[in-house]
Amino acid sequence: MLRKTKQREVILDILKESRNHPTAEEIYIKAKMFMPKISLSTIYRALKSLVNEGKIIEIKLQGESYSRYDYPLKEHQHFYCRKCKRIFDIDISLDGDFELPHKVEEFRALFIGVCNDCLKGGLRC
Amino acid sequence: MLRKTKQREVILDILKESRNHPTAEEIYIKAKMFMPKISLSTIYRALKSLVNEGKIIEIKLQGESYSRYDYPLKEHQHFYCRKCKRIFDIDISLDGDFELPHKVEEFRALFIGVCNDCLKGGLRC
DNA sequence: ATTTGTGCAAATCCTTTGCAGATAA
DNA sequence: TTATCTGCAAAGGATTTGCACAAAT
Repeated sequence: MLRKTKQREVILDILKESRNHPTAEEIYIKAKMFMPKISLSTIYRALKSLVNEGKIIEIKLQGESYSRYDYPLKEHQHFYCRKCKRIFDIDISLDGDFELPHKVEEFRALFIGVCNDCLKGGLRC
Repeated sequence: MLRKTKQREVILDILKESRNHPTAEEIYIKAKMFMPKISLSTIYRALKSLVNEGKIIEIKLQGESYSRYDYPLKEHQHFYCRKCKRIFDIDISLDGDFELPHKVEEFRALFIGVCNDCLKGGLRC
């Protein structure tokens, strides 16, 4: 079974506190602050096992070649801004069942467009 | 501007006729039947430009390391079967606007679960 | 004529793996 | 103890790029 290690704890903590869907590389940088000797492969291994356990989700966007990761505190969906490339959490629930001819275990929605910040002038993007 | 070439025509035609969300590699194999000398990099370049034009979409799944491509005849969403790994087209419309605080230009939904075929015995999966 | 696209091979980028030592149970 | 995890370096696989030639406008 899965063991409890400092590395995995640090990585999960970083994800719990990040609300910006970091990449493996970004998690690596942050993790190094707490554990300077941690390696990128440990990050990748931890992320993979966390995804397999279902504790975090992997987000892949059209056009981006790397994965992003998210610790979903509560069920939510995503909005991707074409301009500033940020991902926003969207708090909607799709309770209206869609009656698919399959057994649905999970639902992922991605809205794509231009975020509010960019719309009104792109001040901070 | 974008020029009209035989290679791009062949690739788009293959996508139009494929209802199984092929990878670049799979498109390459098919394209070689029509153009034996076509190269993989041409496939990638064509796919990228078609995605940029908005003519096709790129689908990336959690866990899969390559992209799949889809020519969306009509707006539809996707269902991914964990067992047989197939992607099914789902014909639902999300007309109920969600009133997001952003300008939504596009919507992508992915349902994940076990498909009907696999549920009843996995005969053909 | 000039600009964009293609094929080839080599390069790049993100991610995974092999291995020997370290650590958790 | 012993099975799993880590760090390092090296490998891997999917995608991209440089270049000279070919094709489109």
